Amino acid sequence: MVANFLKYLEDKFPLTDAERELIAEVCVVKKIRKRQYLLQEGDLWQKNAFVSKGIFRSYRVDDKGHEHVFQFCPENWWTGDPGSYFSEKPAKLNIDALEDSEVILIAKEDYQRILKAIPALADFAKTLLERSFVASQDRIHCLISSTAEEKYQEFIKTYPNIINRVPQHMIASYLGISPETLSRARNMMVKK
Amino acid sequence: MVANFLKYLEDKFPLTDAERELIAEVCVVKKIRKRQYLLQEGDLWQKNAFVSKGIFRSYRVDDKGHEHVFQFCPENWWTGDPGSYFSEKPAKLNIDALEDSEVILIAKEDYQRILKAIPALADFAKTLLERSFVASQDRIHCLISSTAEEKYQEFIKTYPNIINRVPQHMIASYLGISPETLSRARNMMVKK
DNA sequence: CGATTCTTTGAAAACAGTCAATCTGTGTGG
DNA sequence: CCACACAGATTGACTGTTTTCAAAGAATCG
Repeated sequence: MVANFLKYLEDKFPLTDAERELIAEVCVVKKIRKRQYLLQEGDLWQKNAFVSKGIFRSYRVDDKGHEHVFQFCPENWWTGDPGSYFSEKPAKLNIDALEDSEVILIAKEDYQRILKAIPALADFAKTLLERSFVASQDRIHCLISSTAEEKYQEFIKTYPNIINRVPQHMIASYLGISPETLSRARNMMVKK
Repeated sequence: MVANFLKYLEDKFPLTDAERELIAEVCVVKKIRKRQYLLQEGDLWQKNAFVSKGIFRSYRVDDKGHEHVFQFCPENWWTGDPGSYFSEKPAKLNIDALEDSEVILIAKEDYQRILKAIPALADFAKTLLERSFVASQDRIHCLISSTAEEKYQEFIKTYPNIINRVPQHMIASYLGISPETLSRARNMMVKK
């Protein structure tokens, strides 16, 4: 529902009726069933996707054919492939739904148009990019400095609301460890 | 030298004489000797730093007191602590010079001012942030999906010009592996 | 309820980390 | 200019962690 999206935005900055109207006009609501793809590797990603319901996961496939989870995107998150979006090259990411979900899609040209029309939205979009960048730096630090158990603890601290909605083996994949190692790390934690 | 910086910018987009002047006015050139800090953890980082000469390394210190290299910044790169810059909180990063170096510093307020005055510069700054974000995503993918040897190969492919300028144990730290493991991985590679 | 997916557990193997010693090259002070 | 100190790299032996493979339980879904 577009209403969810507008509510999310108005929680960040005020909108006039005209602006709300303008935004609503460019929004396309799309339902995505569990296991269905929102984006497949190789396709061009040229839109913005706001998750209004459900949860998505993005992942890459390496040379050996193994999947590696990049991100989990529940309600009120944005998903997509920034690499493809910014550089206009084929996506390296796959994105699929882990639950029956719903996204608000805004085509890139439409988005650029409304950013110009609504400066507060442009500011917000910039802040979002900045925050995402800083978050990715924190994740890198965690990946190069932590043991398997520490990585998991960091994960549950950062994303407490996600743990119970996604399979553990995907969390393991996100952390760069095997599902068995994660299972054992969890075991160690309860024993302490 | 500010001239290097202006040359770097003009390589990306054209500048009028007035704009060049405007930029030069806000630039502060600073020499940083080898081993000297540009930024220390806990300080507030509220400037933009362009490396005009030499090379820097930024690193974080974890709970156990171990250093973890975050980035190497040679000539024509930007360095700093984005987390501190954007959120205006104390820096988590330390930055020091690995060679006698020189940076161009622009205070945050000055920078914001010239971004408004020079739209092409603002566009460029935005693109820079986008690219940095995408690059950090690629690094995350490498960290969660590769073995020690693969990480090193990825590193030399991505930063061929840096390998011979920084000590190996810092590259190991950047990759999240021990210096001994890197040494052995290099050995394996020449044998193949 | 049956099928599938997910998690757990065990044992073995591969991998990476640690510690200590040696080797190398560089730079500094006498 | 040499000698020495020092930082960095390598090597070996050992330890510890993580992966892999296989199998068995548990949970979920149609």
